[in-house]
Amino acid sequence: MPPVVEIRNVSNFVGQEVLIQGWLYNLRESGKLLFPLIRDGSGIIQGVVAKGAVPPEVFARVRDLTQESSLRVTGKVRADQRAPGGFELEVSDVDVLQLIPPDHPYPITPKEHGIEFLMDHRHLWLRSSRQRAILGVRHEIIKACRDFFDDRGFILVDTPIFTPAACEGTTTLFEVDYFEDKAYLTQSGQLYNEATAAAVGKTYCFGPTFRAEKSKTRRHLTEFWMIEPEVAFAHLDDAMVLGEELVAFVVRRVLERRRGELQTLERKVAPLEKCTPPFPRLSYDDAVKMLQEKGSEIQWGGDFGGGDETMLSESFDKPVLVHRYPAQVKAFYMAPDPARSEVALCVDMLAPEGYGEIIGGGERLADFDLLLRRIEEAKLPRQAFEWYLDLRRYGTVPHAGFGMGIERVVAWICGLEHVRETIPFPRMLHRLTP
RNA sequence: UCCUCGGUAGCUCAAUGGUAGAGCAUUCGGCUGUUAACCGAAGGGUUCCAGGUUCGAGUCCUGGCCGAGGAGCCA
Repeated sequence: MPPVVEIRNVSNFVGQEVLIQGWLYNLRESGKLLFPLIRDGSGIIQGVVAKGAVPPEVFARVRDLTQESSLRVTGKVRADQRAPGGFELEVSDVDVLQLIPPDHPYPITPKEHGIEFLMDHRHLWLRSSRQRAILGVRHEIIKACRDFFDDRGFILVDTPIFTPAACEGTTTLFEVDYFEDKAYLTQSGQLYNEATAAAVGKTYCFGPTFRAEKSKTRRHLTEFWMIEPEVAFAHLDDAMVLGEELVAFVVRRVLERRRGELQTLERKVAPLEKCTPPFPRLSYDDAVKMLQEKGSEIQWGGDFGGGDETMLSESFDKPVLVHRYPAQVKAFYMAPDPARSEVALCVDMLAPEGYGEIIGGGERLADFDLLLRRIEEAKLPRQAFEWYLDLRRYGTVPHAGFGMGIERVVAWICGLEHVRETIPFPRMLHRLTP
């Protein structure tokens, strides 16, 4: 029995008989020659079967294979310039686990398809090279984030998915029945992070986040993943440095370990290679001036529209940190700038190449009286925030943190048009299945 | 919620108001180095739904359903 080998490792088995387990990706034939392309999730290898070189029944089994039929292939690995990838498998035997019948063929052909069809078949679409590459980069980004924080002494503390009330009172939440009560799906772990930061000093949470906004754009999902660090005794500048070091680390890691995937995605790496600290800093005031010079309608005090964000992020070849937005457009928990109370000590990081916001955060309001006033101004139910006020009653300290949307980072690093391809099973305004 | 565009073969699309078509997929045949292989042939249709105009509607009109792109909204 030859050794079972993953396709990614075949180069170590040149000249040896191996067993590949996978699916038929495509079959090309030329007379008495068959070229089955086999994929196993780790890669794709071309098999070669010549009539006369194998028993007739083996030749027939390969000839009759249909796309995505599951199989085990035995053969000798050979280096060959003519093979895609440089290696091919001289097939000696095939064990077909399931032959997909031709009258119900695999729906996704190697030709082009529309987005609706592909999304309806997302569970199968994931098998394509392109989707496989995106999943690989997504995995690497998440692993890099975890390594980054773990290596710096952060402790991962999970925050709840069910929450009793609006965290911020601003966004639309998904409401669910919770026995005799109502609960809401989390839109951020941040308030809980502030509690755990006071327990462990440096913390982060990583989990799904839910937004019920009826946003229908290339950068919105109703369910997405966010990684949120929070650091006790940190100020705005510390959060900005942490954010730029995180993003630079993640980009470098993907460039080091996922070149092949980026190549599959035809992602130009030059713009990514420029993402080294320091990233440019831009105050909200200067951002507004810059946008007005470029023809935007924005006035001081307003939030950036999608077009403004794109315009800003296209103006720099690195991610840019936009800080000190007007307090009125930001959440109640943002600390005001002591030098200018009309602006908040907050920061957004905009990815370059028009990708826009990937990070949002800043310094939190640490003063009890001020926080209470902001809660009342925002007309939030004080009762629900008593525990949060406790954090300012018992040993309050300055602290800061941010949230980074994983899918937007994946979209940017992979160079994708839309975030729907960055998550295995996207949840959007018009998409709940599969 | 609003604006724009779209819905025709399994898929991607075409079709001046006048016989519903191509490529891919499927089936059959050919080819000993194919690279989304190629060449030849065949089968395959409730033109999203309901009305209406017309001698005649895939095409025009009205309403609806579904989707895409964008806007608004959105740490």
